[in-house]
Amino acid sequence: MNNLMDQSNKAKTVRTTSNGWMIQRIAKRLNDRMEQRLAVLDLSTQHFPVMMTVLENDGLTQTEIGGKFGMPSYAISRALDHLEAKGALERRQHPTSRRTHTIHATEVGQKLAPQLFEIVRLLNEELVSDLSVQEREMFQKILTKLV
Amino acid sequence: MNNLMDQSNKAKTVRTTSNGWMIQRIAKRLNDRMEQRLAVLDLSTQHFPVMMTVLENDGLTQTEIGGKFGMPSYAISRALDHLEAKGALERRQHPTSRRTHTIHATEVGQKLAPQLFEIVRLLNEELVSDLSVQEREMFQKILTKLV
DNA sequence: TTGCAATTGTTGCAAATGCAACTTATAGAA
DNA sequence: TTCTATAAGTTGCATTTGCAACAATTGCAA
Repeated sequence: MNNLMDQSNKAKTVRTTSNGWMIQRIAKRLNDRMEQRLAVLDLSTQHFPVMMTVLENDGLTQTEIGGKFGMPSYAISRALDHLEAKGALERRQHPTSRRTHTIHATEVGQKLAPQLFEIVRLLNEELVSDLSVQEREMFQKILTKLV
Repeated sequence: MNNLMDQSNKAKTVRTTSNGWMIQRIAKRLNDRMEQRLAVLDLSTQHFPVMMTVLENDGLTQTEIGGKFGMPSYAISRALDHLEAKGALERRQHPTSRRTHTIHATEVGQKLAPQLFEIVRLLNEELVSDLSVQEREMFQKILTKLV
C-alpha cells in the first residue's frame, strides 16, 4: 500500500518535473498550431522543413535535403510530390548523375517564403511571450546546446 | 537576385535561431528514443502517458485521463485496448454511471511502473548531460513556465 | 575492363492515426 | 414526467506514415 503511494507520487513527480515530458507537451502544442497555420497555404509540417531547406539552398539533391534535418528519403519524396504538384518546387535532372534530382524553388515557392517566415515569427513570439528577456536569451542558448 | 539572397539568409536564420524549430528537433529525438525503449515493454509513446496517468490516479474515467494531457477520446480508447490486452490496466464499470468506465492499474501494470520511471530518468539525464547545473535549473524553470 | 555493392529515389502494403458517425446513457429544462 | 441536448466511449473509413522491396544508376575494387 505504501508502495502504491510511492508509485503514485513518483508518477506525479515525472509529470511535473520531467524536462522530456514538458518538451513533448510544448512541441505538440507548437506542431498543432503550425499545422493550423500551414493548412491555409495547403502545406503541412512535413512540407515545411523541406520548403525551408530549399529556400535556403537552391539546388540540393533529395538525399542532401533529408540529411539536413533527418527526414527519410520516402518522406522527402512524398513531400516533394506535394510541393511540386502545388508548383512551389521543381525536380530537375542532376547535371552529371542520371539517378539524382536537384531541387529548386519556383517563383510560386519563393512567394511562399515571406508567409512561412511570418508564421515562424508569430509562433516563436507566442511561445516566449511569458518569458523575460533574460529568460528568452538563456532559453535559446540552452536549446542551441541541446539540438 | 538580392531578394533571393535575403530569403536564403532568412531561412538560415530561422533554422539556427527558431526556438520552435529547435524544440521540434529535440522533441523528435526524445520521442524516437522513447519509442525504442518502450518497444521492449510492448508499449509506445501513445500508451505511456495513459499508463503514467493511471499509475498516478487509480480510478479515473477515460474522459478524465484524456483531459489530463489533451488526448482525444478515440486515442484513449485505443491505448486502453492495448494496455488492457496486455494485462496492464483494466476497465471497470463506473459505480453510478452505466456509460462510464473507471480505469485501474493491475499488478502487471504496477510492475511496469519502476521500468517506466527508469526510462524517464535515463532519457532526462541524457537530455541535459551537456548542461551545467545552473543551466539545468534555469531550463526546467523556463519549461515549467511554457507548458 | 568488369562486376557488384552501394546509391538515389519511388512505391506497394500494412499499420497507425484523425475524424466523424454512431450507440447507449443521463442531466436538466420545460 | 417527458423530452432533448449533451456525455462517454467505440469504431468504420479515409488518410497518413513507416518500412522494405524495387528499378535504374554509379563508383570503385579486383
